[in-house]
Amino acid sequence: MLETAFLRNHPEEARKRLGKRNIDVEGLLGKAATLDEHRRGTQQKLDTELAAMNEQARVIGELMKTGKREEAEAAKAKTAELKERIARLKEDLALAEKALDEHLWAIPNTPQERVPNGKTPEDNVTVMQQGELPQLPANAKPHWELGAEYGLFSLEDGVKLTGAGFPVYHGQGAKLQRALIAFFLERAADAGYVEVMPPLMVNADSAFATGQLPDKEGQMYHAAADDLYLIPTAEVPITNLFRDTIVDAAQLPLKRVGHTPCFRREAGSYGKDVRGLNRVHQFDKVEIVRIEAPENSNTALEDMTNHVKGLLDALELPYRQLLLCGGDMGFTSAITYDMEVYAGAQKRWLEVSSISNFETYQSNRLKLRMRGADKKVQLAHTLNGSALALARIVAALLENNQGPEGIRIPAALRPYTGFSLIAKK
RNA sequence: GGAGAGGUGGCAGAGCGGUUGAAUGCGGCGGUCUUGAAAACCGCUUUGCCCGCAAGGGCAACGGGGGUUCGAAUCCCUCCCUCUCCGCCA
Repeated sequence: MLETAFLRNHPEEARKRLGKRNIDVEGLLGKAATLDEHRRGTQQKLDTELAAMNEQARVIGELMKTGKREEAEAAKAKTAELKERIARLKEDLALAEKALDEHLWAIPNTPQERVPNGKTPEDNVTVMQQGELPQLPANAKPHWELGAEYGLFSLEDGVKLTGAGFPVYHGQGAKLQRALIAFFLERAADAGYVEVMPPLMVNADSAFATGQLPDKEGQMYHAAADDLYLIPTAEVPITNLFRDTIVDAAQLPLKRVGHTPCFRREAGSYGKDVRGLNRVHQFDKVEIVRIEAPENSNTALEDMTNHVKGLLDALELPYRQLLLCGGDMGFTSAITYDMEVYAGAQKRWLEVSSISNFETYQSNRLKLRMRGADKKVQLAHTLNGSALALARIVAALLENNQGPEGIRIPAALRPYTGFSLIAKK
């Protein structure tokens, strides 16, 4: 969430930056200012009363010690009224804090200056595009047909086991998954990311700190008996590793990578966007996370983006980089690049990575701070990006590399798959 | 799942109703000494919020929450977690 100090001290900047989003900026900021003022006022009153009470207790303590029982009892009698006022103010403060926090949670992160204005995906800016779009014959098959034909994965099997949107991978299809994961992890390790294998379920505190709660509650699977959430991305457990910590600035950046399955309810989505592996409830993803000093976070964002481009180059997939507009950006992000690959048979772009700088929006909830050379403590910046999301990569690989003899595996992946072709049966 | 023990500052470890945000040791930072280093000695060493230009001041926090009391790290309730033993088990 946004920092009250920032809203208080830089209202113009907050207004300007939030203006890129499709929201009622004036209403949200006005209310935030009112609630903040009320909270501070209430705390001031409470603190004053508490100071008076502490003084009384000190005096009574002295009297008791020196054996002046009578005077002590008299002093005690006078504290009743104070006590009552304090109790009332405490309630007021709790309510004021709750109201302010809940309101703050409802305000999204402030987009950076360079984020384009806009409301829909049409307003996103294509930063660059790389690779030739494949010229496939007219009878080229979409990946779901290829998956069935070559026995690589089955959505039907998943329906039997679980429900719609839970693919089961078979044979070379399963091995291709494993190869991609290993390849991505290896490349991340080479780039200095330390591998993490986290739990796939997190508690509410974790889900809250990275911003999945309260606003995306319905998007996560929830194990009610234990009140745990299946992670929608490794971002959640990995970033939460640093919750409630103060890191030494000299140790930054902290670079982590993790592979996990990701679980998403995707409530309300249907239609042709969800055919095959385009949108499923469980998919594998390798995620990179960085904790950075504020002055370095934007450089880190570019570095992460270049890392992802390197992966896509190696996979020989045509891709493009989008700079998301204010209206299409995630709630918690200050700037986001989406990477999309072209799936030749579907003739459409599929999002395979989303790379974001959250600045202090997450770290404020995480209480993730850094101590600089000057000993001062301040919030660190968090970033993360997919590197990469599997199911859609597989979709594009299958479609683009289909040929008369089968499906060709890009050279970079062959050491991991152990085969260079998924041959026709 | 059952029984017992316990959760205090970066770590170890006191405190068990009255200037205790917290003894002591280690670690860390600064200084004296030294050609340099070590040792020794001296000082400093949590975080959040609020008021203030600042200096400074106030409030809160001893696993979380609630209660008793003029006053709680210290007493009571409750939840969570850790450890030991038993049971179960990939």
